[in-house]
Amino acid sequence: MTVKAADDVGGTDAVDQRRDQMLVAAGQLIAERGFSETRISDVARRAGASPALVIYYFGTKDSLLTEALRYSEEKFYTACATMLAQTAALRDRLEMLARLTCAPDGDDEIAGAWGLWFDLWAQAFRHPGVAKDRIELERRWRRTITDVVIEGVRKGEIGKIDADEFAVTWAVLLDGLSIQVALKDEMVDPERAIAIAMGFAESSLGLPPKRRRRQRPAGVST
Amino acid sequence: MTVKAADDVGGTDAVDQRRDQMLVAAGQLIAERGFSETRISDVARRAGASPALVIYYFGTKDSLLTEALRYSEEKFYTACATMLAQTAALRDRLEMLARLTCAPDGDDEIAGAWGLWFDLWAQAFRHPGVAKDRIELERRWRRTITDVVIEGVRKGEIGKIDADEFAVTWAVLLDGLSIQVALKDEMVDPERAIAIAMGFAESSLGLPPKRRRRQRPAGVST
DNA sequence: TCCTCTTGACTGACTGTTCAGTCTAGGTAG
DNA sequence: CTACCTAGACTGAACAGTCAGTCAAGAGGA
Repeated sequence: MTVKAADDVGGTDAVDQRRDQMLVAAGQLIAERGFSETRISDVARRAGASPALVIYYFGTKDSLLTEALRYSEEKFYTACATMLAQTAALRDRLEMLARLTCAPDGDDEIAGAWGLWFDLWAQAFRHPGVAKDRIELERRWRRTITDVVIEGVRKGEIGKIDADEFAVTWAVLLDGLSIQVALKDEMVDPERAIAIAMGFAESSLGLPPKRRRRQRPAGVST
Repeated sequence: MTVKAADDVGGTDAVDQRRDQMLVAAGQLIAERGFSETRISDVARRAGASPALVIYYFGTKDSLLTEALRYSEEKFYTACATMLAQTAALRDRLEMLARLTCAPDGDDEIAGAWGLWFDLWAQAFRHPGVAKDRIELERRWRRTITDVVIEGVRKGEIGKIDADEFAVTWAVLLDGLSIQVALKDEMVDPERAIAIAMGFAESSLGLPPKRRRRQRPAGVST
């Protein structure tokens, strides 16, 4: 409700911290069990609070979970942006994006986001409000890719190209790959997923291949 | 209520019919509302039966929904196989697969399967049993693509190529595209999705691009 | 005192599942 | 043909558990 006056300089309000704890907890739970299998009491327990407090903060279960979805995806894209800022070469940047998307789970908060995506899609499919958010997220994601490509063109790493067209297709491809990886498909493990993504990027952008791989790029000649 | 009319054929009796009704109803409901928002009483109502009867047939809600998922996906692939059998040219067959996947909804049972996919993925992600089924389905789907390509090679429509590699990548691409279409993405409508899929197929397989058909006022040509 | 944060104890509604029994078709004995 | 019988399909009603959300009250700072 009322966002408490944020003049408490020392650090983030304890209140905001509380909120974030709940959001994080909710995000984890959703990823693990699924949107509708997540109980507010679970979230409360993991956040070290009482169920009543969760309701006190978010009013309703649905808005808690919806916000948690937003929060988590937000965090993912933020992480992307951060890592992107630390890398310069076009190829490395693309591979970083691919690796982040098809991450061999494990690490921190980012991974396990797969479960979140499935639920995000399912929710977006049926609830207009969530759909709006997803569109916005997708837009930003594509812009990220577009910017990376344009930067590559600007620096002369590759020739001029329709970056938007590439972004749309590559984003779609990454979605598909991440599904298979998340579902532990027998044919598509993380490494192969990244190889496929990079192979496509190479042939679409005219990017020189990383190393001699026996994979033969089809179509566009290198 | 009094749905049972025919009973002649000894083989599949009214009982199997009843079962199928329930499975179909469950499939629809899952697609509409989602897996866990589907109540057995809903399924019962739509199938014209009592909730108790549904349990009588399937034992538990979970097994009902799981079977319904299987049943529906099975039907989708069957439909694919059937349509494939009526088309010869490689390009047409691929486009048919793409169109079926990214179908502009509308028609009968097949469409709306999007909602099913989202839930299938979500379930497969968390339940090993469903995951096994999905793997099997995916395998069959890829084999379908592979067979189509191999047939095209055999008939000399395209040169020799690694059909399995293509199948994996193309299937992944179609998954990604279907997501965007299902979610009514602003950048990827059904037609563009199909264009992307076919574009990729063309450059990967060395398929000659579609005959230049300028924008023709889409006839009612079935 | 007043306000914000916090909680345990409830509750009202929902829903999967069970149960005890009804109905119908088909078989069989008389 | 009739009367009885059995098995399986089917149901309404009740049970039992779950869970989101409410409430009144307490703690603690300003």
